[in-house]
Amino acid sequence: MKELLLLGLLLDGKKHGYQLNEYYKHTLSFCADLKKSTAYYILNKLEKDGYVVHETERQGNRPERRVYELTETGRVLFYELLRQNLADYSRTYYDDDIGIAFIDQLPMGEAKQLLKAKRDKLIGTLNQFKEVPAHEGSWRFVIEHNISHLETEVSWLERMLEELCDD
Amino acid sequence: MKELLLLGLLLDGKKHGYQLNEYYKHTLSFCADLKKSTAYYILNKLEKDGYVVHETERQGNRPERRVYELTETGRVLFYELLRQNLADYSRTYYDDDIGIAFIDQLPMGEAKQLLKAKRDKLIGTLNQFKEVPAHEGSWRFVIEHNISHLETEVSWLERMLEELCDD
DNA sequence: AACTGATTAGTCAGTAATGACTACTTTAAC
DNA sequence: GTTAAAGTAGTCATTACTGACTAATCAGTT
Repeated sequence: MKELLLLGLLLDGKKHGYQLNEYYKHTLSFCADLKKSTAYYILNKLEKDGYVVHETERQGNRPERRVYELTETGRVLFYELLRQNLADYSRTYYDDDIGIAFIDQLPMGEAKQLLKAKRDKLIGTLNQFKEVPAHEGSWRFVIEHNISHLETEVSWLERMLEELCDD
Repeated sequence: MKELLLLGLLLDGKKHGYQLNEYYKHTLSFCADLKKSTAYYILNKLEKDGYVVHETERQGNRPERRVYELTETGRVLFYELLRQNLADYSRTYYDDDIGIAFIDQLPMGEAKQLLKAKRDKLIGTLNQFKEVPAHEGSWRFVIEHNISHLETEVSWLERMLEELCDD
């Protein structure tokens, strides 16, 4: 998937590392977690397979930098991956479930305290999302998507906190 | 997190690889994706750090096998990881969002067809979950958790399918 | 002019994860 | 009795990913 993201960032013209990262931060950091070193790793791989090329440029006295550009096959790959991404579904695993599966190993009172801490962090994240200014286009759906899932998570947690009996 | 899972599987006594895998399949395969080779990888790591030990046994004419057992520090680690897991929250990234972010790159008609394919697969997964027989204890919450998120995903998709205009 | 912190660019060693593979056993079908 | 399918146990080469690091420039401050 991260390939799709990087190819997509290069769709509208060549970019160097910093531009890629800025663009990612402002528009796509909601969708995926992309570390800088991972980005270079993937760009190298894409280049080895001929999907992108780079030339080296120097601006002023700055260190050299690589300007990446999509090749034709890179553009084809982008559309292929995009179609796949839109048509496929693969289930998400939630780490939270592992803890719940073993919750009986703790006294219920303590477990509930811990879950309340989780809930508070969760609500913090949710509020951050709610403060994101409205965006144009398909962007809106991404934000709504995440908010829906966060709200689902909160209700689930609160339902559990109610139903777990203190014993 | 997979450490927590494996330590948890060993809580109620020593087990060999096959028993671990069986137990995982029947009870925890809903919570996490654990490949066999990953399990061995993690067991080796846990053993190197002294959290589990193994002895080799042979039954009949079968090939040798390792029976893993929790050490005291392993048991302590389990409870530490469990408390962490219950109290922490870290956001989930959804691959679906990456495709949505670039959906404008396709004719809307095609995009909607692709999303309908996604929805159908999604509904398939949802139905599988709904057929899971009711379970005892905290288990129920895991199932409900996943069903809630799957339903959220379906509504989101259908809302999008309605709102995306054909142009 | 010396210091500080943010910006810019990239490398590299080490960790994490897994697909593909070997090899042997048991059950049971034909 | 031989072929097939499923069960059983584990290794290994390769891929995927990341934290920590170097190194330089630039803007602002003291």
